[in-house]
Order: sequence, then C-alpha cells, then structure tokens
Amino acid sequence: MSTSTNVTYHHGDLRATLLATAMEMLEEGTPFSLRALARRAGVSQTAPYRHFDDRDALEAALAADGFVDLKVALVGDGDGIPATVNGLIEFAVAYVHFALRRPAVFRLMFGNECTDSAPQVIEAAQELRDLLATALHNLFEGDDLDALATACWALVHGLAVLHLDGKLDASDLDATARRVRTTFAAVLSAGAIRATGR
Amino acid sequence: MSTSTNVTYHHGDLRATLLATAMEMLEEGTPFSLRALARRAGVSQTAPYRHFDDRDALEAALAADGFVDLKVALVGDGDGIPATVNGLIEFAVAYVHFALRRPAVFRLMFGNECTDSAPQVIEAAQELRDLLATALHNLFEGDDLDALATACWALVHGLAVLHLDGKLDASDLDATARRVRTTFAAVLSAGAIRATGR
DNA sequence: TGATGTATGTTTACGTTGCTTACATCAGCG
DNA sequence: CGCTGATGTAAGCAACGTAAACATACATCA
Repeated sequence: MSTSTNVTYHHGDLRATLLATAMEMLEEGTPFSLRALARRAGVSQTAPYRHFDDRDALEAALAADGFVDLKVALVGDGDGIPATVNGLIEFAVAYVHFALRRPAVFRLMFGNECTDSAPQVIEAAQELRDLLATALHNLFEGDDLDALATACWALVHGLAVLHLDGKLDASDLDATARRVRTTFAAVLSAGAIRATGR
Repeated sequence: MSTSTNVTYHHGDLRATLLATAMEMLEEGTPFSLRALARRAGVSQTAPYRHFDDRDALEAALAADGFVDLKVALVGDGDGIPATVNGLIEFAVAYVHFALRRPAVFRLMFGNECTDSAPQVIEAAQELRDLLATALHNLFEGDDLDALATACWALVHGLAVLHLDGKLDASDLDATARRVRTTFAAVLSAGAIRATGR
C-alpha cells in the first residue's frame, strides 16, 4: 500500500469489465461505440485496444458470451433437452423470447457475416444446431432427421428474425409466444399438412 | 444551346441515378456510405440530401426497390404463383438464392428494424406474406393455413438468413439449393414427421 | 423581355467514429 | 536502485453523417 487510493493505474480486470459494460449498453439499447464504452468504463478511449484487436474482436467476444447465455436460456444449467413435442415448442418460444429480450446481442450473434476470424462464434452456432439435432433424435424417428433439425432451426430462427425486424408484430410478448406455438404446431402436427394439388 | 457543354449544373434525374448507383455499390459489395455514393455519382457530398431526408430514407427506398426485385425473382412478370408442391419449393430456392446473390440489399430489406418512417417497407413485406398465403391456399386445405403461411415464410427466411450469415455453409449455390429442397421436403412431406415421444 | 420564386446542387463546417502512433506509468526481478 | 515488459494515456488521422449558408438553373408571369 504505497498509496492510500485503491484505484490503481492498472485496472485489474479491464477485459471483463469491458465485456460486462458493453453487454449492459447493448441491452439498454445505447448506441454502441468503443468510445462510449470506454467512457462508461472510466478508461481512456484506447484502453480497450489493449484487450481487443479491434471492434470486430470485441463483438466476437460479446457474441460468444451471447451464445452461452442463449444456451442457458434454452436448456438451463442442466441438460434441459426437451423430451416432448411440447417441450420442443417451448424451446422455440424461449429462443424467440431471447431474441426479443436481447435484440442487440442477438443481432451480434447472428447478424454478422461471421468470418473465420471468429471461429468461436461458428462453433457456438454449430453447438446450437447439434443441440436441436439431439433433441429431435430423442423425439422423432426417420431418415431425414438432420434435415428436420435444419428445418426446425431455420423455422425458429426465421420466426425470431422476422419478429425482431418488425416483419411480424412483436409488440406483445404473450401474443408472440402464442404465434410461435401455433406456427410450430401447424408444422409439427402431420395431420395439418395435406396436399390438395399434385 | 447557350453553352456547348451538355453537363448542366443541374443533374436532371439525380434521385434515380443515386438509387441505381447505390444499388450497384450494394451489389458489388462496396462499403456503402453517402459520401462514396455521391462521389461515384459525380456530385457533391450533400447533394443526396435534396432527395432523401437522411441515410435511413435512402435505405428505405433501396429496400422498397429490393422488395420489387424479390417479387419479380419469385413470381416473374406474370403471376407465377406456384401451383404444385415442387413449385412451392422452387419458390423457396429462389428466395434463398436472391438473398445470397444480393446480400446487402437483402439485409437492407430485412435487417433494419423497420420503423414507421418506412411504411412502404412494411407494406412490401406484408405483400410477400400474402403471396405465400395465396399460394398455400391454392395448394393445401386445413384450418391453420395462415399459421402454415407464417411457418413457410419463417422457414424459408430462416434458411436464407442462416446461409447469409454463415451459420449454414453457402459456398456452393447448388448445394444450397439442394439443402433448401431437402429441408422443405422434410417438413412438407407429412410422412416424414412421426412423433415417438408423447 | 425581364423580374422573381422554387427546386436543386455546392461549399464549408461541426461533431463523432474506428484506429494508429508516441509516450507515461506500473509491477516484478536483477 | 534500475531495467523490462505489460498496460494505461494523450494526441491525432481520415472518414462518416449531417446541417447551414450560398449559388445556379428553370418556370412563371408581368
């Protein structure tokens, strides 16, 4: 203790602080800039560059964190892989709700053309798809389960994105949940699909 | 002909030129800025502001144009509404291909939180969904056709977005088309979906 | 024909952004 | 103590979106 202040010149854990602060800003909708981030974290504008090569690297780290959070939102701490069709549907609801509750993070996770510079993000996305594939393997049988997994992912992701971008009304969370359930049910209940054309 | 130059001070049809030039830049992947646009159009940096309130307004106009193009890509000049299940699937393929061929425009069309300031875009999106609903009404019967239309839209849009964002490999156009067909088929063929859980 | 109003394009400037370069400050170790 | 590498700061660059004031062309009507 050479000085009485406990605020040292060196921050201690700036990297974690930056990530947390950035996440805060994303979630409250504050326009996200490195300078604003540094300002809020109480450090100089260039300090973040000691911990992240550039903006993309920061965003990749945030996206990776986002994927962790999404997974938790979906399966909880344990292995909450859905064991029933209804479980699968609630899975979808949770996915869409995550997108709507944390739109900026969700956009970071998916909206970026994800370059090779962020293999962590690609991996996280793959994990997500595997999770779905596993769930479907437990629930259904058939040859095309991989295709079905892709379909389910695309379906739920499409719903999330269309709501997020205002193409489907997302003003009411409950109504959105109902729409997700209805939509999924329309697809998953085989009886509802009967071709009349050839 | 008071002067020998045919380059007048006034441009003539700057608005259209700007839109066309902007579309060009979007399609060739040039990073899109108002200044670069003005430069390429051979006009001062602030000239675009005579025709568009701000960047958002320009983007909305581009997005609206994009929706027109998408519709043409889907149904052609006439009313190429699909009359068979295969037709519907090729509809989906065309949708995804449009997204992959013109990613920047596609992102403008959908990636924007589409505010009330661009009702044209909201309308165009609604038209797209109506188109799908019509097709499905011609092809299927059932109570939940609206839900099914939403599902189809979400499915194809999800596929488009996941490919566009690199979550699904889109390096090979043909392979992508096959994947879209397989995925759609897995959903649309009722037999492929059989629950084994309760 | 000439004056005048409006649409359209230019000049100049402001504030912000991502990022780089040069410098200051710390901790640990000889 | 002084050296070294890690980590912070200060200052500055070019590019961006945008605003305000000014300049030019054209349409209208006397």
